[in-house]
Amino acid sequence: MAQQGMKELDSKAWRAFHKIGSRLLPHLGRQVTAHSGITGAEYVVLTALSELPADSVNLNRLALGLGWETSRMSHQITRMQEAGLVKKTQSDSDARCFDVSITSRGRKIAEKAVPLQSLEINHCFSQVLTSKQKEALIEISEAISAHMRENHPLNKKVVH
Amino acid sequence: MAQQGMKELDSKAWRAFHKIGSRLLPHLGRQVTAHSGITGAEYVVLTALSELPADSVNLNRLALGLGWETSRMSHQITRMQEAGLVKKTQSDSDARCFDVSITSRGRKIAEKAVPLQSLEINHCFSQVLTSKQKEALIEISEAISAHMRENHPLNKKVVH
DNA sequence: TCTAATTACTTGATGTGTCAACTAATTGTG
DNA sequence: CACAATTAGTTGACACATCAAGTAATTAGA
Repeated sequence: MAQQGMKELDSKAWRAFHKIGSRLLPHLGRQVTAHSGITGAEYVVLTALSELPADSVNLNRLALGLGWETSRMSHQITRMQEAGLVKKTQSDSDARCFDVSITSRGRKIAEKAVPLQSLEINHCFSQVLTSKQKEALIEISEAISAHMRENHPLNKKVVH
Repeated sequence: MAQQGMKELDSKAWRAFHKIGSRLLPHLGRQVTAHSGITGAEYVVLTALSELPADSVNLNRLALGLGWETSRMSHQITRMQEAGLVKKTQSDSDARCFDVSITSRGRKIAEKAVPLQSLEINHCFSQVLTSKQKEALIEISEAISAHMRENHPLNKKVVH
């Protein structure tokens, strides 16, 4: 087994990461649903849209900004439009493109959800970690992200 | 907005965590699928089963061990049984219980997948972090987990 | 200008998580 | 023993993520 060759520290660190990685985010998703009636994915999209400088974004750009695939965003926006949370309009200049914007209903929900979610993040993340640990996390994230960026499906170049 | 009250470090640390938390695990899931033809969830269950001291476990115990809900495990085992990766047999002593075990086909697949996945974890996790960072992660995970344990849905006590 | 490539997005299939509601077996209590 | 409570697991509905394949608009190149 390759895991025999894996150093003890490596495997403990990996299990540690796997544990929080697979529990904390889902937990927070459930919390938003419980306190605000929207799903985790809806929360992510609504906050992204409400923090926009302009009042709409191109669908693909929104996806890129969140690190999502176009297809995923397309499905998500379809559902959210049906739920009346966002609006999608075809671009004038380029008929392939769609501009996505938040509805007033979506904005109202987001405005209530954000502070509650911040409380929740404080409660199970910010308040349980020391400043040193937070700084370490920032560096860890940068190290991992920088490395993943190179082989990410979204960044792959086609050889032709 | 509550985020105005959130300290800069807190929000940077949270974004850092969110980034790796939402990218690394899914990335590794895609990798297993690419190199071994099984899904991330199947990989998790197969390795859990193959590392067992006995050759079968109670379904619920398996779920507990992985921090999954019973329902989730039930669905997953149903699919994996259909795929011929696991076997489910009713317990003799308690007719409500089911024992889950890995099939020889499942074991063969797991034995090939594990070392490849270890390589992958080395590549995008172990090799990009320093020992200090790994130690920090272990502490961070313990701090967050210890705190979450108390309010986890799986741990909730019914008031009667 | 014609055509090939690219871009933007959609669609359908499949697997994955979660929740609520349910069935059936077992245990506890009077 | 009877019957309520608990435990083990199932089921169906729905949201989500990923992949492969598709359509239509735009751009680039000969």
